[in-house]
Amino acid sequence: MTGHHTLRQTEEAVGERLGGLNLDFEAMWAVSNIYRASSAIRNHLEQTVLRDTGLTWTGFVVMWVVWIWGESETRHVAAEAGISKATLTGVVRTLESYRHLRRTQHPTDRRRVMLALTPTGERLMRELFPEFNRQEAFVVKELDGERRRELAASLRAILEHLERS
Amino acid sequence: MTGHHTLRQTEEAVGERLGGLNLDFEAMWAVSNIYRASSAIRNHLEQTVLRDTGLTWTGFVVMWVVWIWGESETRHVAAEAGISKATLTGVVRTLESYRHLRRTQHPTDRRRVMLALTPTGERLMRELFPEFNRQEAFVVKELDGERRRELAASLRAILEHLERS
DNA sequence: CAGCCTTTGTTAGGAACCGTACGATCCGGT
DNA sequence: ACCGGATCGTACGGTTCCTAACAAAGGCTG
Repeated sequence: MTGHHTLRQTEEAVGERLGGLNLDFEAMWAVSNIYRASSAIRNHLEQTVLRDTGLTWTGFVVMWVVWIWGESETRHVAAEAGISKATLTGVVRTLESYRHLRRTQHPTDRRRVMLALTPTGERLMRELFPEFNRQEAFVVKELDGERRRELAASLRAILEHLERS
Repeated sequence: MTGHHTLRQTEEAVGERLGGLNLDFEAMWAVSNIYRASSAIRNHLEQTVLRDTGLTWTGFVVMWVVWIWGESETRHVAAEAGISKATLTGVVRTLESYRHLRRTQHPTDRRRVMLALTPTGERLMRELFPEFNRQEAFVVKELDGERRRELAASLRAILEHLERS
C-alpha cells in the first residue's frame, strides 16, 4: 500500500534533481499533492466501503450522481461523474446488469436516455452512503473544520478557474 | 468539458437530498473537491502539455518518477507513480517501444528489473517538464503563495494519515 | 543442501476509459 | 413537407488499470 519513499524523501529528491531549474515549486507541490491525495483517497474508499459491494469506484460515482439528482439525462450524469459519454455507456450497461440502474425514455426527445435508480439501487445507496461518509470523515480526520473549509474553497477556486478557461 | 451544473448547484442538490441525514458535509466537500480537482487538472494537463507528445498521463508520470529518482526498481516506480506492478508492466512495454525507457538488470537479484531513461527519454523530460510546470502554475493561478502552501500542507496531512493507517 | 515460505515481475481476463465515427433524431429555415 | 446542420447516445478500437494466479528466484531453517 504505502510506497517505499516518504513524501519528504520525494521532495528532497526533486529538490536535488530540479534545484537548478527555474520552476514554480509551490505550484508543483500543490498540484502533485492533489493528484496523490486523490489516488490515495480513492484507494482507501475502494478498499473499505466498496470492497464487498461489487461496485467499482466509477460505478459508485455514477450511482451517487443519479441518487442525488434523481432521474437524469446521460450527458448530465457523465459530466457530473467526470467521465465521457462513451465510458458512461459501458458503466451503465454493467450497473443495469446488476439491476441497480435502469434506462428510461426521455418524455419528448427520442434520442435521449434517462437514468434512474431501481428500488434495489436506491436501497443500496441508502445503506452504503453513511458508511462512505464515515470514511470520508476519517480521511480528513487530521484537519479541523476551518482547514477543511479552506481546503474545499481552494479546490473550488481551481475548478472554477479551469472551467472558465 | 464543463458540466451542465455548477458546483454550487450540486451543493444545493446534495443539501436537499441529504439534508435529513446526519452527515459530515465538510468532509464530504473536501473529499469530493479533491477528486474533482484531480480529474480536471489531469484533463487540463493532458490537453495542453501532453497532447502532441504521444505520451499518456500515466506514461508521463512513470517517466517523471524515473527521471527524478534515476535508475530504479520497478516496484518503487509503481508505488511512486500510484499504479500497480501489473499496470507498470504494460506501461513500460509501451515506453520501451518508444525508446524512452530501458529495462536493466539488478546487480544481484535476478528477479528484479531496473528502469532507466534512455538519452532520448532524458531529453524529452528536459524539454517537456518546464512546460508542464508552467501549466501547473496556471492551474493554481487564482491562489496566492500562502494558500498554495496551505493547500499542499493540508493534502500532505491527509496523505500521511492514510499512509499510517 | 533440501524443503518451504516469501518476494519478484509477468500474464490473463475483465472493467473502465477515451477519441472517433456513426446512425438516429431534432430543429430552423424555406 | 423538406433539407441541412446540430446534437443525441452508442459501437468500435486501443490503452490503462485492477485482481488473481503464476513461475522464477531468493532466503531461511533444519
